[in-house]
Amino acid sequence: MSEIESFFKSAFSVDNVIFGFDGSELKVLLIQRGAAPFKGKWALPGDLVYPNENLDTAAERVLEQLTGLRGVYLEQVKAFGAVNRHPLGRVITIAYYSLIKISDFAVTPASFAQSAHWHTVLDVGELAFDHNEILDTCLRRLKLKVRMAPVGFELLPPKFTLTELQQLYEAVLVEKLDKRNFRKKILSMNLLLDLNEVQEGVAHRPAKLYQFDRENYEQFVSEGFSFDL
Amino acid sequence: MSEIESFFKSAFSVDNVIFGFDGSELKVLLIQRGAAPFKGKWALPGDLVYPNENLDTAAERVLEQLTGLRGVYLEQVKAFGAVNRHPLGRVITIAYYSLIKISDFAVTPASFAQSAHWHTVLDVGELAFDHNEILDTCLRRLKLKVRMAPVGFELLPPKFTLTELQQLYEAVLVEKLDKRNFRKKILSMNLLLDLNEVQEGVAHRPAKLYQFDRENYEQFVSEGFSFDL
DNA sequence: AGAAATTGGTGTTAAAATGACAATAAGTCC
DNA sequence: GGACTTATTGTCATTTTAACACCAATTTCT
Repeated sequence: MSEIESFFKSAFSVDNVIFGFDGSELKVLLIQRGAAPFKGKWALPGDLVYPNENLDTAAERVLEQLTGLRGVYLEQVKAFGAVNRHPLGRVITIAYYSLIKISDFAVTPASFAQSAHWHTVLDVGELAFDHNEILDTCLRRLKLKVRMAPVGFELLPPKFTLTELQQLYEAVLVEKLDKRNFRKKILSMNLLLDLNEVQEGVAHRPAKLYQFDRENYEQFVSEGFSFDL
Repeated sequence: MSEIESFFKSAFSVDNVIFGFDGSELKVLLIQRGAAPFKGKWALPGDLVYPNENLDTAAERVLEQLTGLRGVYLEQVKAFGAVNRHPLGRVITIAYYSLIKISDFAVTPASFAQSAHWHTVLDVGELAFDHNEILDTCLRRLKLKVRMAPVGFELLPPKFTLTELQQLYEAVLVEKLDKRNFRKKILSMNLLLDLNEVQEGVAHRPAKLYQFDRENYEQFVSEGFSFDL
């Protein structure tokens, strides 16, 4: 390939690691590739960035086209640009991850979405391109982030129980947490609004429902508070 | 600009935030642009990425061409790709920061290096392109990193005193630290090798010299230790 | 030679955070 | 009503943090 040809074949894309939580496991939304290269392989949803499109916008677009969702948590992680990461030319990709409430997701009519499925993050098998590496990097980043900022709530429904919250943290951190200590710590932050409601339809003592108090959080942050779990 | 033209004009670059420490202030190495756009303005050293060049390699190249240094600490931070960040076309840039020992730096004969100078990070003025934003992002990242990993030593000479180390942390974190507590904590990690040497040529009681014990650090990490300051 | 000036080096303690640990409460199901 | 399942709650020992002040070693000045 001449240098000129290489240049013509260079492009940039975004890839989006879409995380979800099903109540017990951390999941990632993958699509099955319908075309070469890597036809039939599972891959992260992504697309080339349009010439007049910002990177964040492209990542939001990919997310919305696949899930129909807007305004969800989205964070850029890193660029991946190994020379041969894409078999058809020089493509560097900017990796993002987003956190969505798994119940909000419904397959859209978009053609490529037919093959979208949730996979357990710890068991995704071999993905297309360098997507295993991208996923690992995003996972590590999420583990850090979830301790430093209250982003875990993005993965839960608006109303949740303390046990659900703890299970989420355990799934993300891959680590068992002490129930009493966890509850003590999270409640002491005053970021949870007690809804004075309880679970319904469970075959045991129903748990109280809470809501993340974003207003309080922003207020506390402006007063110097920093989330730390 | 037609879509095709835009595509032809798209490219990617790396920009490198090169940090140094002069004993009291955190510095960044900037170059004065000799050509349009932003001629005469201070900017981060950077370059387009060659078609067959990895991103990390490009960042290392930029660093070496400017400073002559190889094998120094280098970390990718983020991609910046706002549509209009570059006045001549679509250029997304991958930001890196590197940590060098300021005494190792000597201006190389390379033409563009003539205008390279160290600037205090807190007082760089208005830079070319979106380089102020890039610098800010790298600074924030460095602040995080320096607490989570022993990268601060990369900015110090091989032999240093505890006071120098503390001043480095104070400069990076923009925060005064307690002398006794700092020394207690850092020494308790067993990462400093006491060289049994003292400073020379100072007009007061000379301080003991230490060295970062990388071997010990790697050993500890493999045993589950994680640096935390 | 002694005093002044400068920076180096050190320990205690009270308060806060962490981590380990188990019994009772509130529901459902049979 | 009894078995079952999950929810909820507090104590205590240990560790970590944060606040705080004086003597030591060296050079410089007179």
